[in-house]
This record gives sequence, C-alpha cells and structure tokens, in this order.
Amino acid sequence: METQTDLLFRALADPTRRALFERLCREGEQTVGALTATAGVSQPAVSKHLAALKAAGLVADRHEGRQTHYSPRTAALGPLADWTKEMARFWEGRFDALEDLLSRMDQ
Amino acid sequence: METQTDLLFRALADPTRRALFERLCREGEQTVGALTATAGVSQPAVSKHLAALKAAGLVADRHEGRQTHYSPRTAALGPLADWTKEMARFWEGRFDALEDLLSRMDQ
DNA sequence: CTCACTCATAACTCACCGGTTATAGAAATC
DNA sequence: GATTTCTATAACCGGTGAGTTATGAGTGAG
Repeated sequence: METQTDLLFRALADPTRRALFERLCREGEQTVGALTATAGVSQPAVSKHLAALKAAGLVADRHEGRQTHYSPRTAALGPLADWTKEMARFWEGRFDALEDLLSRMDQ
Repeated sequence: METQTDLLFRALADPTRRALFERLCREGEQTVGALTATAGVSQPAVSKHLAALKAAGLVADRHEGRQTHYSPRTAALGPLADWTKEMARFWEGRFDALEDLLSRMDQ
C-alpha cells in the first residue's frame, strides 16, 4: 500500500519537483506558465510535477479563467518535521550529535 | 550534478530504506544479518540500501570480524530539518497553517 | 463563430532503480 | 588447510518514473 508519508517523501525526492515547491514557498502563488518559464523542462513536465505535489498535499491549485494558480501548503510538511524529530529522539543520548540537531530545530 | 541534499532526500524516498534507517534509530546498532532477518528483502538488497544510506551520511559502518555493524547518524538529518523550517518560513504569514507546523517542531 | 492561448492528458521513449541469483572475499571454526 | 559464515559486489531483469511531442479541453478575444 501507498501511505501518505511515502507519497510525501517521494514527492520531495525529485530535484526538479523540489525546486518547484521551493519557488512557490519563496515567491508565493504562481501560474503554470510562470513556473514553466524558468523550470528548465517542458510545460507538460511541470504540470505532471505539480500533480505529484498536489497528490502529496504540498500544493493547492486555483482555477481562474484559463490559467491555474498553484500555491504552497506548508502544513503538509508537518509529518516530515514529526518524522525527523522522532528519529532524532529515538537515538537520544547515544553517542550522537543530537544536541546540535535539536538546537537547530528549536530555531 | 548530484548535491548532498539530493542524496539525502533520495535516500529517504524508498520505504524499505527508510524502514532500515528507522530500525537503526529505534533499536540502535545492528549487523547486516540482523537487519536482513526482518527486512523482507534479500541480504544483497539490504547491503545496497545500507550503502545508499551511508552515501547520504545517514549511517556509519563498523567492521568487527566478519560482520559489519551499522549505526544511525541523526546529525545527517540536520539539513532536512533546516530545509523544512526554511520552506515554512518563506511562506510565513500567508494564509497558511504555519503556526501549527512551527509549534510541532518546537517540540 | 473562429481563432488564439493556457493547461492537462495521452502516448511513447529511455534511463535508472530496486529486486533477484550467483559469486567473490574475508574471517572464524573445525 | 578445508569448510562454513558473513558481507559486498557483479550481472541481470522488470517496473517505474521523468522527460519528450502531440493533442484535447476549456476559456478569452476578435
């Protein structure tokens, strides 16, 4: 079976896809055309990546006339943050640089 | 080119590989044989996954006699935590459940 | 109505990746 | 030294996924 966590990790594994998500986080809502302009791949490729991000809950789409606007949904990063922290905790206190990691996460 | 961040995300994308890393985090250092026993895949498959995790800096190996012990290196999760937090920050204050995410990361 | 534009889907190709079995190499045991 | 055990590597296979071009569906403009 395909869990939601699997979907999330797989969505973020591809560099092109991750770059698209990063752009949305930095610059906010964008149309497919705007994203395609600087993505380095074809428009259909961008559409497919956006569909994958949407399936993982990482972006939302909004239709306006003939163009589609995509925006980031950082709430979807929650499970990722939880997982990271959980892994760090399990290994707590065992010859590892846990303190460094936690200090970075606590801002 | 293949950046270190790419390596990290790709290493964690595969469920079998992520499960191996999780086991190491939960139960601590393990031999290849012990990991193989409950991994659900063959020993060579486990060895290859461990090699991928090692390339990403997520595990360390220690040779003792004819067996190899693998242990987690949670410090490698640092960049992952940084990236997550950065993405959340960029989108700060824009119609999103940022507070929820940050509160979860702050323990 | 017609034409142009924006995006998504279809159909296809190609490379890579995760899995296997077979085997090599090193180390412990007999 | 011979044999068994443990792990890594080699060689191979099948599936998947990321890319392409072509096209369809929907919308705005003339």
